Amino acid sequence: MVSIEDVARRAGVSTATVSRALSGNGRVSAAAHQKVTEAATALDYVVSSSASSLASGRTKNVGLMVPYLTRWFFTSVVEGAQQALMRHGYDVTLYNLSGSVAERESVFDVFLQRQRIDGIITVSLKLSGTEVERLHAFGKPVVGVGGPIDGVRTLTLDDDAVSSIATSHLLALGHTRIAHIGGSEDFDLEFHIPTNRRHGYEMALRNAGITPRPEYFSTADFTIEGGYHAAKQLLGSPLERPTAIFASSDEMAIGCILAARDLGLVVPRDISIIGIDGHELSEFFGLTTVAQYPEKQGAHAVKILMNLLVPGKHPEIPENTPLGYDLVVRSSTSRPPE
Amino acid sequence: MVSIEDVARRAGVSTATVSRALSGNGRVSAAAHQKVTEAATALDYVVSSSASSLASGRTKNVGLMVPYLTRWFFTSVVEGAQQALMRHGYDVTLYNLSGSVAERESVFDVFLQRQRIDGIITVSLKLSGTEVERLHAFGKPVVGVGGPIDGVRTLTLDDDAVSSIATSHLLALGHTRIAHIGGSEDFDLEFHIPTNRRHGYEMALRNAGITPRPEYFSTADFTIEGGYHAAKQLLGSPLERPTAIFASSDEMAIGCILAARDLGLVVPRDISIIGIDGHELSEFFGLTTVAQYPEKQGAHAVKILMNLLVPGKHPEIPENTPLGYDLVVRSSTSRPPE
DNA sequence: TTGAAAGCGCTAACAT
DNA sequence: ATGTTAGCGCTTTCAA
Repeated sequence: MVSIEDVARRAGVSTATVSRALSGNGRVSAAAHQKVTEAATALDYVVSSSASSLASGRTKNVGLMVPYLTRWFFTSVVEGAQQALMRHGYDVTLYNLSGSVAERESVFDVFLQRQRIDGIITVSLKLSGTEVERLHAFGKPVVGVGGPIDGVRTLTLDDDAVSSIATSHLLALGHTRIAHIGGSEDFDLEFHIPTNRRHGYEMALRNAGITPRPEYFSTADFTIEGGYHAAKQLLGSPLERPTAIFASSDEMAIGCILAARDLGLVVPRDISIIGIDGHELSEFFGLTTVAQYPEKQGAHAVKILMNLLVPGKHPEIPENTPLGYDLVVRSSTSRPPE
Repeated sequence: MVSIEDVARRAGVSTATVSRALSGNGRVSAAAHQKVTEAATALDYVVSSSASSLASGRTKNVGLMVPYLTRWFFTSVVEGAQQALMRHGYDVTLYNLSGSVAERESVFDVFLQRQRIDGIITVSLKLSGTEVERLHAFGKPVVGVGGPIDGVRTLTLDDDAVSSIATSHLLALGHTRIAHIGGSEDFDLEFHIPTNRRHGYEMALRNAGITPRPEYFSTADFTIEGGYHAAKQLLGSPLERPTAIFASSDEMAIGCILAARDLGLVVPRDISIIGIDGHELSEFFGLTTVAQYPEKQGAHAVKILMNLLVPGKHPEIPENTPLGYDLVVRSSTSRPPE
C-alpha cells in the first residue's frame, strides 16, 4: 500500500502539503501542487478513505435509502443520484428497507450509526415517527425525493399540476366522461407514492363544469396488473362507459391499454388512456403520459445535498426549484367517439 | 459521539476487552462479555467504521458492480445480495458502470483503490483486459454473477440446460417448427448477457431429429420492444410460419405475445411462446418460462464471498452448486395447431 | 483472560 | 506557503 508518506517523500514535501494539495483544502504553491500531483500519479496513490474519514470526520460517502429496488421509479432515482455523486467523488451506500422489520430497524440502529456516511438521500420513503427522529438524531443532512418527511428538505412532483394537466389534455380533446385510477391508500402507508393525484383531476373536471362521478374513480397498486383489473371493472361495467381513463402511473395505464384490448375496445378510438411517469415502456405502448424525470430528481437531490455538505462550494440552489414534467402526447389519446 | 472508551469505563474493563467482546475476535470471559454488552446497549454504542477499518484493515463493506440498474435481472441480483450482506453486518457500496468511459475508469482507478471495500460482487459484467487486471491487482476477493470473468469465481446459469429444457417443452407438446430469438452479439460486448443460449436450442432440436432452420433464428436486445420487432418478422414472413417461439428472455417473449396479438394470432392456439427468466411480468402475461432466481443468485454470491472473506466462519459452499431454474408452464404454450 | 500501548494513515491546528 | 505534531477511535500484539 502506498501511503501519503511515500508521496511526500517522492515529492520532497511534508505529508501535510500532500494532504492539502490533493484535497484542495488549504493553500499550496503551484510548484508544490505540481510536484505532489506528479508523485501521486507516479505512485498510483489514492487516499485511504478510512484514514481520511477518521481524521477529518468526512467520509465522502452518501447513503441512499429506498423502500425497495425493483420499481422503475426508485431505480431511476438511484441511478441518477449515484452518477451525480460519483462525479463529486462520493461513494454510494445502498440501504434497502424491503427486508424484515428487524432488518429495517437495524438500518437505523446500526448501519446509520457507524459513521460511514456524510448524508442521506431518501427515496419515496414513508418513515415512522421514531425513524424520523433517529434520522434527525443522526445529525447529518438528509434530502428526500418523493414524499415529504418531517423536517427534511424533500423534492416532490407537483401532483396537483401534473394530474390537472393530464385531465385537461383529455378535456381539451373533448372528453367529458373521464375515469381516474389512483393509488390505494394502504399502498401509501408502506412507502410514499402519491395517492393524492385525485385532487388535481377533480379540480380540472370542476373547472370544466363537470362533476366528478364516484363510479369513475378506482384505485390500484401502481402496477400493470393492478391497472388491468381496475380498467376491466371500469370499462366492463354496464353503466355509461367512460371515454377516457387517466391513470396515476404509466404501468397502470399500460394495464388499461391491455384491458381495453382484451375487451375488444380499440385505443384510442373507443377509449383514450393517459398515464403519469414517462416510464421506459410508455413509448413502446404509444402511451400519452406526463413524463417526470426520476434520474434528474436524483441528481437534483445530490445538488442540494452537496450544498448542505460543503456550503458555498457549489452553485447555490434556489430554495424551491420545481421539479420538471412534460405532457408527452402519443397515440393512446384522441378525440372521443362521436 | 460515544466511543469505545466510554463503554470500557462503564463496563469497568479495558478498551481491548470491549473490542474483543463486541467483535468476537479473541477470547473474553462470559462475565466480561455480559458487562460489555450491557454497557454498549445502554450507551447506544456502535463502532466507528472508519476507526475500525483503519486499525484492522477490514471495512465490513462490499462493492456491488453493475452495468446499469434499470433492468429487472440486475436489480433483483442487487436486492438479493444486499439483503444477504446486511444480515452479515455488511454495508453495500454501489458501483454503476453505466456512465461515461471516464467515469467507468474512475471506478477502477479511484473508487476501488480507496480501501473502502473488502470484496466485490460483479453482476453480468463484461470487463476489458485492463479492467480485469485492475480488479485482480486490487487484491480483494471478487465473485461474479452471470458471465465469466477471467480468474474470478462466477455464478452462471447453465444456459445449455435451460434452453434445452425450454426447447424440449415445445418439442414434447408436438412442435417441430420452433423459432428462437436470441441475444445479439454486439449486445453481449457491452455487458454480459448470455447470447449462447442458441446452442442448447439447436442441440435439443437435433436430438429430436430436427435440423435447425436459419430463417427461424433471430436476435434482439432482450427488451419487450426488441422481442416485438423480431417476432413480427418471424411471424409475418410469408414463409412457413413457426408454431412456437423460444425467446432468450421473458421481456422478449412478452414482446412476442404482443406482436402475435397485433398480427391477429391467438396465443397459444396459433403460436406458442416461451421465455427465460421468471420475470415479474411473466405471470401477468400467462407466459410459460424457465424461471431463474436472481435474488437467490445474489444471495449465493454473498455466501461465497463471505467464505473468502472469513474462511471457516461460514458453512462451506460446495465448489460448484449449480444455480437453480424451473420450467413454469402457463398459458402461452400448448400443442401446435393441427 | 485481560490490560497497556503501539500504531493504522490521514488531517488540522499551530508554529514558523 | 509549508512543516511539525497531536490526535481521530479502534485493533492487536505483547506482556502479565
